Parts: sequence; structure tokens; C-alpha cells
Amino acid sequence: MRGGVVVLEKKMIPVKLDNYKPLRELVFESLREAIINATLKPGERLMEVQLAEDMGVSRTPVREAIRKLELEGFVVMVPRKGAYVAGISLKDIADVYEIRAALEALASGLAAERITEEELEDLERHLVKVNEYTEAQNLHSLVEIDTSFHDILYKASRNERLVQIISNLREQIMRFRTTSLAVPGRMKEALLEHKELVEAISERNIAKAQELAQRHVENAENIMLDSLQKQFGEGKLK
Amino acid sequence: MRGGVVVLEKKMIPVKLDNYKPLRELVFESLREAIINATLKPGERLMEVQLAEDMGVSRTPVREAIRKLELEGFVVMVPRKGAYVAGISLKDIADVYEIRAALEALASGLAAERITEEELEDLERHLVKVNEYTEAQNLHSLVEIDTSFHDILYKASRNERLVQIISNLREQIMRFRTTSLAVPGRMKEALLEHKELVEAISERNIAKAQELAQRHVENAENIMLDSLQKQFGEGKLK
DNA sequence: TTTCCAATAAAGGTATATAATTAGGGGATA
DNA sequence: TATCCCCTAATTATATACCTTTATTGGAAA
Repeated sequence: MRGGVVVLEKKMIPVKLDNYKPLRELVFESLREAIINATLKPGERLMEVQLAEDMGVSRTPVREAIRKLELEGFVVMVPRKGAYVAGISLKDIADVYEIRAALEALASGLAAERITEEELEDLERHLVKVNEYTEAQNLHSLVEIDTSFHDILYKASRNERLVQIISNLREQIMRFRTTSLAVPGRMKEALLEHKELVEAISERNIAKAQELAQRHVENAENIMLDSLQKQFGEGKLK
Repeated sequence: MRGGVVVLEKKMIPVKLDNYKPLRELVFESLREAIINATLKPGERLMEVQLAEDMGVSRTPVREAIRKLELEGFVVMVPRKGAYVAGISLKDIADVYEIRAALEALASGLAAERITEEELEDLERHLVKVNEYTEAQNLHSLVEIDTSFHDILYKASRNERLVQIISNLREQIMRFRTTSLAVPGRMKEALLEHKELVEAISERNIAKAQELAQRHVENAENIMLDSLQKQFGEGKLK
């Protein structure tokens, strides 16, 4: 029902009925989510028939979802055995952080060049919220707003592939994220680092933004590795 | 038939019958190869039945291979339409180089820290060959040995994920590689840059290695973007 | 009791069958 | 002649069936 009067549209509406998602996508997202929040634990076996039954679909979309999880590093395949939730060693975590430090420095530098005023304001609004949640010790909301903060920041780099790679790397260790920010004092420290970073970016100080981003990641790495090393010894985290 | 006499094995043979590869892997590699060397051209439609027939397999492994190609950015999916070989814009290429510059700098710096003497010697042996092929203007062999050179270099970073990401990014634009090294004078230039880089690494000069690697990638980018800009205008390369 | 072998079940790998959606063409009508 | 609609063919999406390999378990023999 469009009403009786035909109105001339200003623009052609980009009619995207892209709401449609294949089952494999839903399964993929569902499984990834479960792996990230440790509902599916490292080392756990993923059996196709069982997953298919649980989700009420056939094996085909489940298999296709697993293929994608495999490439993103969330599961490992053992030929003729099946898929297992990927374990991750301390070395793996260190490796990921090493890459993230470089890429987040790159992204922050690019953001300092390319960010718009609107985005900058948005970032600052986020900082206010981060502040609130930090005061309130609201860990859950903090993690959420923190993720959103970084999303805006990285998008400002105007490099979609970069955003995608960083996002993937962050997800890889987000399985242990709670451990990181839960360390006493880290929340306030991180907030300060974020503030400095935004300041450098708003000053369009590329080198400083890079430097701060890199150090920010390195700090997060040290905290996390420390606390993990205490929890577990060496070996794979399973 | 193991023969009549049982011989005591010196060592436990790491009995990996890992020679086995699922069909989906073979199909995956085959398709990726075809896309990289432009047998399958950007924008071309990939039809499952046809590919399956051509390769003498069923649709299932073909579909699974396509799922992986999708995640690696080699194909784009249009829901209910199928898969198309991914087109790539000049912006895309610039984005990829932007990331590569940062990551190859990182890898080279790490290599300067962690490379072994054996690996260094191996690199220098490769340089000799690069020299030969450059003199002989043997483009094909040059591309091959160049790839191998970089593989050794990046492995020396002792960061497998880093190696994997860089490899993927290189493959993404390898589809246009011929254009890059074919530019007159670039081959010699690249050789010189490689020599300097190896020198910096053998001196364990981390900062210099990073700097040289970054500039090397940036140079390659400029050459390639220039020559592509002449060939095509704007728009997707199809 | 322990070890080895065989039978069997269970799971992944592959192929095929069915459903659903889309593109395209041809004909009818204005 | 042009436009609109319906029908058909083709293709993807999903489900199911079949094949192959591996792990397990129970029993027989040493």
C-alpha cells in the first residue's frame, strides 16, 4: 500500500533485498559465535550429523560453514577424522599480537590522515561511554563499546581489507578477552591509551597515532600473556 | 606385501599418509591457480555443473572449494546466482599494497632478528639466481625464483600466520604481476633492492630491514599502479 | 590374562536427487 | 509494434543416499 498519490522519488532506492542469507551463513555465524564465547571449547570435536540435527538443517550447509571456519582458523581439519575447534598456544597468541601491533598502527596512522570530523566526534562520544562503564566496572558493556570504538577507528582507515584482517585477528583472541580486561587496573590504563590515541588522530599526527596504537596493542599483549602464563603452563590451551 | 623379513626400523617413521588430499582441496587449488594466472578472468561466472564435469567430480567438492575461494577474496558470491571471479579495482590494489608494505616490513624486521645462518646463505644463493635470470631477461623463471626468495624470507620471521596473510595478499595481485616486472628497468631495480634488504638482514639491522622492505613494496606498487592506470581507466578490471 | 584379529558401527567424503528461485523467451493483448 | 505476463529451462540451495575409511569392541588364541 503506497497511498493513492504517486510521489516522484528523489533518488532510485537501492532496493536491496539482501536480507536473504543462505543457511550456511547462519550456521557459520552461529558456530563462530559459539567458538568465540567458548561454548565450543578448543579441542572439541565437531560432528556434522550432530550439529546438523541440533540446528535442524542437513549436513550440507554445516559442511560449508566448517570450510569457512577452517580458513579463518577457528577449526582445524584432520583428514577423514573431521573438524576440531582450534586450540591456540601462547606462541599463537603472541604471533597474532605481533601482527595486530603492526596493522593497528597502520590503521591508526591512516585514520589520522583520512578520518572525518563526524567520525572524530563519534569516537569522542564513545570515549565518554567507555569512561562510564569503566567507572561502573561494567565489564560486559565495556567490551561491547570497546569493540564498537575500534570498529569506527579502523573504518576510518578507508581500507576495507585492512578492517577485515584486523577484525579476524581480534576475534581469534577474543576467546580470551575477558581475561585481559579483567586484570585490575588494566581498564583505566586502556582508557587513557584510547584517549591519547584519539587526541593524536584529531591532531592529524600520523606518527604519534601509529606509535600509540602499536604500544596499546603491545600492552594488551603483555597483560594477556602474563595472566595466561599464570593460568596455564605451556602447551595448547584446550 | 611387506616382504618376508621384518627389519627393525632405526627410527619411528613419522608415518604421515598426509599425501591424501580431499577432492575439495584439489579443486580449490586448481581453481585458485586458474584465477591467478587469468585462465579464469575477472567477472567470469563459475558454474558448478560445468566445473564439476570439466574436472570429473561431483558438485559437492566444487561447492566447498568455492566457499574457500570466497573467503580468500578470489570469488564473489551473488545469492542464488552463483560465484563470479572477483574483479579488482585500482583502489583494491592500492589497499592491498598498503597492507603489504606494513606486513612485509614487519616480517623483514623479524627476519633480521630471527633468521639462521643457513637461511641467510640460502637467500644469497637465491640472489645469485635472480641475478642470472635478470641478465637473461627470463621473466618466467624470475617470477618463480622471486616467489621462492620471498617465501624463505618470510618464513624466517617465525610467524606462521604472518606468512599466511602475506602470501594471500601477494596472490591477490599476482594476477597482474607480469605487468609489474615487465616494466623496463624494474627488474634490475628490484634486484638491487633485494640485495640491500638481504644485507640489512645479515647485519641484523632491524630498522633498516623494515625501511627497505616497506620502500620495496611501495616501489612495486607505484610501478604497477602506473602501468595499470595507463592500460585501463578507472573502474573494475574485468 | 594379555594380545591380536576380525567384524561392525560410526563418521567423513563424495555423489545424486529434490526444491526453490531466477532469467529469458514467446505469445497475447492493447 | 510495443508491453506485459506466463511458462519453461537452467542454476543454485538444500537434503539425502551411498561409499570409504577409521576406531572400537568382543572374542579367540597364546
